[in-house]
Amino acid sequence: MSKGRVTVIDIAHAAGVSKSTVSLVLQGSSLVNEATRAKVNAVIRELGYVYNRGAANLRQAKSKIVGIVVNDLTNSFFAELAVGVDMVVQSAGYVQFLSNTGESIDRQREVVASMREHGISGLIVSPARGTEAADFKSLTTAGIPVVIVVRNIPGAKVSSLVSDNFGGASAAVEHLAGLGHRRIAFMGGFANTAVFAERLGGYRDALAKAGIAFDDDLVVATAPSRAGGVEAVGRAMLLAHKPTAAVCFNDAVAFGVCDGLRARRLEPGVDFAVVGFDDVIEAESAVPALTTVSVDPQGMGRRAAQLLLKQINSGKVEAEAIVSAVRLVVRQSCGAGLDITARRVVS
Amino acid sequence: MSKGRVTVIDIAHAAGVSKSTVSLVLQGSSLVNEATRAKVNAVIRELGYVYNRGAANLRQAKSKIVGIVVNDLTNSFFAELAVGVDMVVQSAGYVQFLSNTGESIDRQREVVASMREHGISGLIVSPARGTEAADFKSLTTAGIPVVIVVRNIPGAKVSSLVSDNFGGASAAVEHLAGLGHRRIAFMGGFANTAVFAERLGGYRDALAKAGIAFDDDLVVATAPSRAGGVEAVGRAMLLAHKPTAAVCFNDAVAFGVCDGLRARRLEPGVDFAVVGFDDVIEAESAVPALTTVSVDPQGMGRRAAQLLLKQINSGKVEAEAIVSAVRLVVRQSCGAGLDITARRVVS
DNA sequence: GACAAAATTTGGAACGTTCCAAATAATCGT
DNA sequence: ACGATTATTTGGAACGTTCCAAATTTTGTC
Repeated sequence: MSKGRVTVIDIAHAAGVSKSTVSLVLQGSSLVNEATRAKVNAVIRELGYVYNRGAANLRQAKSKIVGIVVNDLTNSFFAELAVGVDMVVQSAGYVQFLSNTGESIDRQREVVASMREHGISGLIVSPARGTEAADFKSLTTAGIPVVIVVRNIPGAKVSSLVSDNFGGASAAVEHLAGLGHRRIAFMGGFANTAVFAERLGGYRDALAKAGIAFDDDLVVATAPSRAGGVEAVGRAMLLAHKPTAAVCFNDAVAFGVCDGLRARRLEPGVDFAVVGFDDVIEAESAVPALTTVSVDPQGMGRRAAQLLLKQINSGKVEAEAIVSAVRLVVRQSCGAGLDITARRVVS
Repeated sequence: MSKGRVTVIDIAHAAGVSKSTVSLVLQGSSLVNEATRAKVNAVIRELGYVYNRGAANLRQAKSKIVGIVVNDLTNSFFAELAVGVDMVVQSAGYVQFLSNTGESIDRQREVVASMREHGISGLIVSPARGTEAADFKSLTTAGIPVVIVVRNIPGAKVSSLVSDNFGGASAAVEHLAGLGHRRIAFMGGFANTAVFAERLGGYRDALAKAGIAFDDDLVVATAPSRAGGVEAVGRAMLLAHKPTAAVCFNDAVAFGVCDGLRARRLEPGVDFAVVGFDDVIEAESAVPALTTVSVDPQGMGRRAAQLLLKQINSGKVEAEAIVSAVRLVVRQSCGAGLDITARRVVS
């Protein structure tokens, strides 16, 4: 009794009731008398009992654990996504297994398998590059709901939640064109990804609508990172007919572009307009504040978690593809309204 | 057989052996004959068996789960820390429960309790502000090792892994003094935290060693964020006797300081020297590249995980306080070696 | 071919919970 | 006070694994 952990039987014994009654109390059943409930709870506190969820969900196969795997936790976009998921998952009484794949498919396979062994009752995943639809087949056939976020996977029969990449890029271009720009570049991102294709699509569409001819030289694909942004602006400035503005694959690239511009003695927001994509936290406080397409990663995480929990609770795994609206947040890096509000943020 | 999940008994039956043998195969025991092992493994693959860890660690109380709770996953310092932990934990066959407290003590208590119910066999925690030593008492008395990282907690009888805050700040000041600076400010951070006290201590010590008088006006405490940095530089520039350099509480503050300087038409690294603390990923690629005290958060995460695993495996919970060495990485924001290497990074 | 030793396999009995069906206690109307 | 309800409580029997001790098979030796 003093050795080993204290179990439901120990407290049943100490409280003078049966283990069944204790179990009832534990799950807050209304069947149990108020007096005995109080008694049992008192003993529970006194003996320092800790509930053993492992044992519990051995019996009843619903586990209160969800898995979340992201491709790059180092990127604050995904970190915030994870925080959003954590919020709703936590307040629903669940707990999250989180793993980082670092874009490695093998790692992803491993962690998903491991999570499955641990009995997760749902999975949210921002898949590594090259993930195939088949990779989640075994989960879904086992009736475990899966929600894919951020990056869509072509033929997968699972729910997905992606942001409106087409619309966002389109809005960015439209805004720049409205400011009078005609040479608008598209910078950063790996060309063989779905997200890239969608954003580029929006870019081309808006260009066409604004009556601007598409110029292949103006799309310069690089790594979707700060370093990639520096590289992109370097390449673009080698052109005979240089751009005067850029919509960037994401905010990291946009920051890199700003760095690259400064290194060339060009001031972003004044000599060159740049707009990002994502609206990470630093976008607001950077100098100049970044005009960007806000996708609210934390909100996306929350929505993904809600979607997953809904599916877990309803028991039905019918796939649902939802695209999350985005909005253009204009700040200073695009050069709009320079005279009026430019200095407000730095005060 | 076709309904419900496939268990060890199913495959025992299908392979014509006993469940005990299957169990032996599962844990890679050397007691089992090579032929039967192959046979069993074949059946396992064929029937699509998935191991039930919940059931397993009901029997044997070692769980292959570690918990990690951080105070702010949105801060890339902690995100990288988590990634470091994940790496070693994952390759040791463990899986991590990760939760974010957002500096809320209540939340922290909840998640720690929840993790405990799930049977974690160890915990790594970067405690929320205001955490007390008693908060982990119940874990340690249950024989569950706890490693506190980043922020130390005064009287806690658990292992800790913090970086050499004193030494780092000291090295930063020493370097700036060596460059000829006499008015060196200490910017950012909440004054009532242990980390702040340690770094400020190093700052004062190095100042004294360099024969520079300490000036209370030059330490300006703000939020440890980018916005806080902007604020700090604003306040410092109001002084009659302005500083010419600053060591910042962390890199976020340092970036904010750079922003604030630019807003005042001062070029960081040229007109004013700034050095950060942490060496987050962006420090290297920013313009100007940030001179900073490198604490290698990912490496810290790895070390913390190793320490924890060591304690889990050895079974002994004797506390061990280790302080992780740091080193000053000089880049451009401090103005050192401007002529020689300044342009290399932006190429 | 018999015996010992080594190698391999195997039935239970746990582990800590939740269910179910059934038992018991309390309440009520008459 | 007596059935009839209704409110509470309660023993097993699972859940899927691992361990133990013991049983069985194989191998080796003379």
